[in-house]
Amino acid sequence: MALDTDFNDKQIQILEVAETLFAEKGFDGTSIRNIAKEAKINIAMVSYYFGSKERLLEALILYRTSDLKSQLDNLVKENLEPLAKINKLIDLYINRINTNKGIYRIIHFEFTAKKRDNDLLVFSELKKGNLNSLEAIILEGQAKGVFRKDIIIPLITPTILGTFFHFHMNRPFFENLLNLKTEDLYNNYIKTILTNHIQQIIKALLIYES
Amino acid sequence: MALDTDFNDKQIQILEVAETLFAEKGFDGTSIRNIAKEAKINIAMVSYYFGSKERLLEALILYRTSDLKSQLDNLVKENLEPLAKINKLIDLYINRINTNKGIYRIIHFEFTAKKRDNDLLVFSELKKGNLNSLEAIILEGQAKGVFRKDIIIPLITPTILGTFFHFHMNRPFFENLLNLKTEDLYNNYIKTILTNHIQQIIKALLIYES
DNA sequence: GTTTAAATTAAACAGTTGTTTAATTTTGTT
DNA sequence: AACAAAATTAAACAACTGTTTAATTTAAAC
Repeated sequence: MALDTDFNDKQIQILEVAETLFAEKGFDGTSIRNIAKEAKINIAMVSYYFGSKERLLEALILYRTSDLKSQLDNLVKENLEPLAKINKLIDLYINRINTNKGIYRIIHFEFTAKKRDNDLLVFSELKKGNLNSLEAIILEGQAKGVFRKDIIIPLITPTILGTFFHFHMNRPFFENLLNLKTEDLYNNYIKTILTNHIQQIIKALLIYES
Repeated sequence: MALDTDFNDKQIQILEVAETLFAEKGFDGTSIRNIAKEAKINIAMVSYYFGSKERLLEALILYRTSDLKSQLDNLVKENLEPLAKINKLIDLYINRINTNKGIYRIIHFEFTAKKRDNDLLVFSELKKGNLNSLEAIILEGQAKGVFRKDIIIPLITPTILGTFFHFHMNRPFFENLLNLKTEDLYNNYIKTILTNHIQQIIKALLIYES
């Protein structure tokens, strides 16, 4: 049992402050003293509870991503048309990431650089699991004759998540360009127009002839 | 003349070392002493030539992105079918980013966080310029009756760049998944299959009925 | 060859960094 | 109430941070 998912109240308090600060200022840009001050705890508590700053990050990733797998597993089993299932998967991804902006920003920033290839293990397993769920749905659609046979499945996820992330990472630019002044307007644009844009793209990729 | 694009040999030497290190370890993760040691210069030279670490980053962005605009302007003027022009634009983007991995990784990491909204000006102008070029091509295609009329132009770029970036930022994962063991294999996959995937997607978005 | 400007250096600056220590307080158990 | 375990604290640790200083070397101009 190398990994533990149950944290006590104090640990959760620290994790959530760390999430906010890491997302705002990056892992290297956030000091343990920043976290301690914001969480109103002593600076030694981070080492006491998590061992080190690095392991605090690992705990945070675990804390926030541990239930995604079951969500996807349930979706695959649902009784839906393949395309409807894909659309729901896109919706699930975007909703999930959009309501957990902090942690996914951190993952995106900290786990993509070359430096962290050791602890990538837990995280890489998550990605593989996600890919398997997607593959199951697509194979089902191909068996039913609804989807094309020449789909490059590993490139679907980069299109879904990449489009969303690029939009979100350039939020100030698009807020200005599309007049999304409030949080609500921004979130609504993502839930309707951007989600629809991505669903339309993936549909075209899965169904239409080239 | 607030901005200057001509740097001397020493400055370029510093800029290129900084590019490598910022890309590898991030801006906050790289110290001036790291840069000085790698570039075999005294640590005071960075302040001497660029004023500060922050302004070194600005200089680096400028140094690497200053000629993109003219490349796009030329493309828009070319005598090509609208779809061929779009495909060439996608090719240009991917090739450019793929051969300048370092700086685009830095831009992606450092200029998307909330913290840097001041100096975003130069950079935001670049994005607007890019968007205008894209818009010009699409309007031309719509005028010729080749493209659909209901295209949401600002969402095209996130799909092109987002797909590529998400693939590239998860390089270790896809290297493993798709057996792209060497640099050549990886680059070749991007230039052929990934580029084609993106072109196919954008084509579907611009042409096919929903 | 002398003078002036530019380039380079080592050293010091005042802060901040993550982590550990040892002492103290709080909590839970008998 | 007495004890043991867990939680919390302030202080110190050595190492590193970006930047500035003043002295020295190199190069250019005359």
